[in-house]
Amino acid sequence: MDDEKNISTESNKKKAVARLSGQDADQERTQGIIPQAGKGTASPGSQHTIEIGGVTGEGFPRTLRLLRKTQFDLVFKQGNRVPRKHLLMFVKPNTLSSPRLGIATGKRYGKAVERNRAKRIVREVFRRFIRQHLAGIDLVVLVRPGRGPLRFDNCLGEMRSGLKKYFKSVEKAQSPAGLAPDNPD
RNA sequence: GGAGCAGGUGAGGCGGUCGCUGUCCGUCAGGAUGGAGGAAAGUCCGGGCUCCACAGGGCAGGGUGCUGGAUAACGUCCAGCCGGGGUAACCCGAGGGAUAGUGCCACAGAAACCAGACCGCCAGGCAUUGCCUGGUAAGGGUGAAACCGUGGGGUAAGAGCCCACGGGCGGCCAUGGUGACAUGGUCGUCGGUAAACCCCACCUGGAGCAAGGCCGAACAGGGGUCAGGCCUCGGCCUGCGGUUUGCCCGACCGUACACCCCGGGUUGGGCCGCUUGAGCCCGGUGGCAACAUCGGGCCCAGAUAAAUGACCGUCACCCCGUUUCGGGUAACCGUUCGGGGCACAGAACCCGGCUUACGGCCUGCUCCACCG
RNA sequence: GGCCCAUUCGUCUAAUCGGUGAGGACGCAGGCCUCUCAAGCCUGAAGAAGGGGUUCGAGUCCCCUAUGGGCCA
Repeated sequence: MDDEKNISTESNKKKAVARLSGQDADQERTQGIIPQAGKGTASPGSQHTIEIGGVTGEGFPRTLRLLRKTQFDLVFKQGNRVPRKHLLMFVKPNTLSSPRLGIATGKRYGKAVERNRAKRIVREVFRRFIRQHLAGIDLVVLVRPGRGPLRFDNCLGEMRSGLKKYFKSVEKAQSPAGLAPDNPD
């Protein structure tokens, strides 16, 4: 719950974007789930001061990205698939205190300009609105081809709802004591 | 008003918040500064650079193809010649050789490249309205293309058989031009196709920065000598295999068992290659020009799941209208409001080109038509 | 990033050098047969990725573009 204080200070700027304020309820619910996924939440306040400023602010340094093909493959193979309309998300818990993002746009999605634009949109959504509420998960966002161009507000909504669905399914799988581990799909 | 050519600009400008990446400084808080294109694209050519191969010679293969120049080089560019298109400005052209040879020219047609006569025409014979022999490319018909075309002479009928004019191709000569070629004369000749094989001239080793080098980690193997025969013990001959990055000659190397010696390959790990270069800007000189040269100034992206962005405000521009007001008979013009749009497209070793994609705006030159 | 290859009816594929209705199989449509359907038999429709050039004539030769696929260490 210490996370919430940090976020409230950060999100003063965010309130300039009046359209998105209605989703606060969603944010609080996701925050409640996060400590289960990440183990390094025991002393988050002290960690923020120790770590680089990029982690606490809205930055997007290399520590928040997936940088190797092996890391991508692991998430594709072991992560939970969360399909949305324009996106296909793969989510997998990691042992770090911060989330990591990887973006994949296949050649079928479009030409280089369109692929770059889609990656930038996903990155900006993650950087400004998503990553503050997550802790130790690896997230791969695959932009699906043939669904039309990706827009900023679409992307934000789909990533929020997708993560909500993921955490709900994880909660359900943990509370009945491993009754249905293969269920969350 | 319409059209042709050449060039420029181009995430439209400004501001705010947050963010990415290279370099430099740093008291490790941070700060300063640089950060996509004319096509970065397609990968169609040409180079630089790197590795591999290479005694030498021959053949094959590939490419280019009017002339002269430019260039590091080119299939590019500039200036011209010739042919074709357009009223014109101008545009297009793989544009050497068909007399070195070979092949092909379907169907149709008698015949498709140099020989031949289907209907005709003419002569002769048989014979009685047809047949045979010979001559004939003027006429018919076919075709993309038929012994160059028109007229005259000539003839049994005809034919470059002869003459006049004209057309194409080739040789030789003269003049002009560096040359392609042009003009004139003379002689010969008269289908096309070389983006068919080919001939001629010139060029051409192969791969590509995922080239290649260094380091680290993990994994296990890799290399050298030695065949048989002869013999003066150093060489020769023979067999088999390999290399000579297409093939041949030639050259070189290897060859069972066994012995001896230590390095070797692999990989989306790191570093180097990696950004100062046939570089850009300004001015002078030479040249019709492409371009060259001299002087001064400048440093201008180097990522690696891959930076150069996201959102908001505002101002321009364009389009649409059940929008406001004003003017006007009207088309419409100005103004206000609302909505939408603002191209093609993203460096990956670097250059020179070509090709393709591209909304809008601007500049210059030129042609045609109309009016004054 | 670089280097290569291919594209023929709806689908899978043929045709030697350029030559005149581009062939076959499955599928589709119609008919015959059958009480009906299937099978079988007969008939038919439907095709050169796009643009330009060479040629009398291009699926074939040459150039450009588009699309699809493969390889590298």
